[in-house]
Amino acid sequence: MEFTLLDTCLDLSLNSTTSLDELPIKQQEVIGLGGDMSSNDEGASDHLAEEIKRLSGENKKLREMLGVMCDNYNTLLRKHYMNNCSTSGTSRKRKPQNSELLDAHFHGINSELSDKDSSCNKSRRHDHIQPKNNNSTLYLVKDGYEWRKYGQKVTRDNPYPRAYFKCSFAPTCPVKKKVQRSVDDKSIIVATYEGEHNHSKVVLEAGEGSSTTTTGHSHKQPEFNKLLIDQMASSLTRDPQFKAALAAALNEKTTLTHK
DNA sequence: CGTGTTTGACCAGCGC
DNA sequence: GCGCTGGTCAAACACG
Repeated sequence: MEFTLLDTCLDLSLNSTTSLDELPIKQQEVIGLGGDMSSNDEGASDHLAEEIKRLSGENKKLREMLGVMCDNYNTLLRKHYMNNCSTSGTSRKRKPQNSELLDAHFHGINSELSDKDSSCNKSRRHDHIQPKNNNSTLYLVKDGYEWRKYGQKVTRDNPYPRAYFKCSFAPTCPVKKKVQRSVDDKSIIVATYEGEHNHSKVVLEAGEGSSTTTTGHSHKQPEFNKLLIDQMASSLTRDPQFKAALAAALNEKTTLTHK
């Protein structure tokens, strides 16, 4: 997750730079900016030059502010990432020996799917999970429940071991989960749920959790990225100063482009 | 020392 | 009955 946050921020900073440079503005709008340029009104010309100078300065300020904002954001995210690394990286849990799933830490995934099939007493479904890292030794699967591994088996039709989990949040909860790598695409983890939870979900924060806590990579990336971008965008658009500065920057950009 | 994980052993179901 | 396979158990082990 932390990598994604950093990547997202870098992307945002890049995009914000490029958007200022590459926004398409029609030429007639630029011409219309300062009034009738065909006139020989010296006063108006001076006024325009002054206006351009002022907008140029504002644009420069805006770029600096944007840069500082992205830097601060990056710093904040790196701090958050380092904190998570320091807490999870000191784990002395046993490392995997001869199985790709031995070191897998599963919190379940696709929480929205966990509530499906709740009408039947013995439900069954398959979740396809894309692990974040391809070295395949570390997964984080979140579905809002706590799971306890009680067995592992290599099945005949799949060279990858199948792990068996029980819901450990409630002792009486009958739900079980089987997790195994897809035989077709080893980058896909297939989780099969059986039964229905008789308790509510366990809310886990990023980097937090039971003893199966890992180094992260927990959120579904596209949704999380979108949320992050939306939040940043909305916070920026709510700022009237930012709006004014952005308008000024656009004006300046169009002026410079068509000089 | 408590808790969770690993992994070999055991059990049940199924096909022959 | 026998062998194969998937699912579960539980002792040993690792870790905090």
